[in-house]
Amino acid sequence: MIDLKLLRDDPDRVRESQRLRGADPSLVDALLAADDARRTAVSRADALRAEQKAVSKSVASASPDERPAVLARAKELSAQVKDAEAEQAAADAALREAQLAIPNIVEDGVPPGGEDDFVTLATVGTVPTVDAPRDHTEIGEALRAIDTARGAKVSGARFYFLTGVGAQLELALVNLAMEQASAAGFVPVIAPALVKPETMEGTGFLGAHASEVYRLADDDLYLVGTSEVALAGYHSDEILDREELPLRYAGFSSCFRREAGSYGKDTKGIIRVHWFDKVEMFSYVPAEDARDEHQRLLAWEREFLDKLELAYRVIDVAAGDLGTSAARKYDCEAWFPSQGTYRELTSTSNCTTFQARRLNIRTRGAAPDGSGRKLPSAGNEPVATLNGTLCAIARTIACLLDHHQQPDGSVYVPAALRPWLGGRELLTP
RNA sequence: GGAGGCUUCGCCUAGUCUGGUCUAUGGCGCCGCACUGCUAAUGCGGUUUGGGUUAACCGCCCAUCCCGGGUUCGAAUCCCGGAGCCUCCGCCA
Repeated sequence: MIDLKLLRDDPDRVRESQRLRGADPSLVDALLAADDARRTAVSRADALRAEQKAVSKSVASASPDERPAVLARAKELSAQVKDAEAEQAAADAALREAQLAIPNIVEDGVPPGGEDDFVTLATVGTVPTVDAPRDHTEIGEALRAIDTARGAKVSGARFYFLTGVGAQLELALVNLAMEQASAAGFVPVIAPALVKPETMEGTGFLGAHASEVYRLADDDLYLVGTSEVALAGYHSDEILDREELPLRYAGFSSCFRREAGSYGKDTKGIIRVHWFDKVEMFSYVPAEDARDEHQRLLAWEREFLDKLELAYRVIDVAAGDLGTSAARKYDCEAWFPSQGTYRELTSTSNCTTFQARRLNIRTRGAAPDGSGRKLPSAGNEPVATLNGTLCAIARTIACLLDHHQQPDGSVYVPAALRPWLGGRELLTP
């Protein structure tokens, strides 16, 4: 949810952000109205409660003569308080709904427009030239690394088995990613893939993208589409000491996506699947440090792609193509020779304080005089959260096979992966 | 899955039977000040969280005793529902 103080100070900024996203600017006015209504309801209820409290207290000390009158007044107030509290609850709910309807405020500098209006920030490496390239499905079958036919037999479309060297590749990538993350100071985490509704909602995945998410109705749990969900929920309802920030986690988990509305896209192979494993970076930082952290996450993503010796480009995703929680998003897209194009491999989003507000993750403000007194000016403030893919395994394997295919049908193994693949420089059928 | 116990403002804890003086006790930790010629001791003060009032502060007001309902003029306390934790039994990688 967005900052209500900022909304009051500068509603035009929020309206402009809505326009950039192609969202409805009038939702901003609805939110302002809901906030006003809630304030009114709260102050009315507060005043009534104060009066009722005083009268109730006087019941016990009232003389027998006065008592009936006092009691009558107390009962009257009690009924009024009940009404006022019902109104307040309704106003609270309305405000929350209005808040959830508005996505994060777009960062300054984000390109306007939609999916095709990204700006390319960098192009790295040399695009390999391959005559008559085969796609990763073909190569994966030849290597007996990927079995989509049996994936479909057992689980349905968009499922796969990784076998033999395919399975080894997954473990190699996980190891390489975790090794890099640890070296950079991330805490390695194995995160749950099932989460409660409030965790899912807090990360912003139950809004516009609710249809993308698997839900277990019998248990009221959701399957995560990314371990970002669990890593964001990890510190929910906590107050973090400022000295312990930044907190950085590298989460490994399975990810599940319904891929509703992507019929016909990437139907072959393991580029777009219902289930894959992923190593995700997640940072909690002070709000003012979010932009810098975003650049750091991007740098770590690039470092990983460099280790895989892939040609890729970095794009600045346009406002209309941002997720609900993101203020800005950079994607790294690697070259797929068989498709003759760049395809997204990793993605990093700056969610500023948007997720933290929903999940109630704050940092303690220190009193300027160090007295430990509570000072509003030094009050607790939401942190910023950021996430970035380090390695989405299935898609990365697809890219490696495609990108590093050789004329003789073998696949080149980047040096960084060899320690986990028995030192092999080439994968051969 | 069955039975029982527990959940209080960082941690521990008093209070719950017998509803109002709970505006929640004490200890630990932490912060500040004072003092002592040494980061120890002692003393004093402060220390849940959210919201409101204020230019800001001080102060004051409302809510908050796991969560949600209910009874009552009044609930940490009584009733109902739920969650989490613990113990025992059963089952199980």
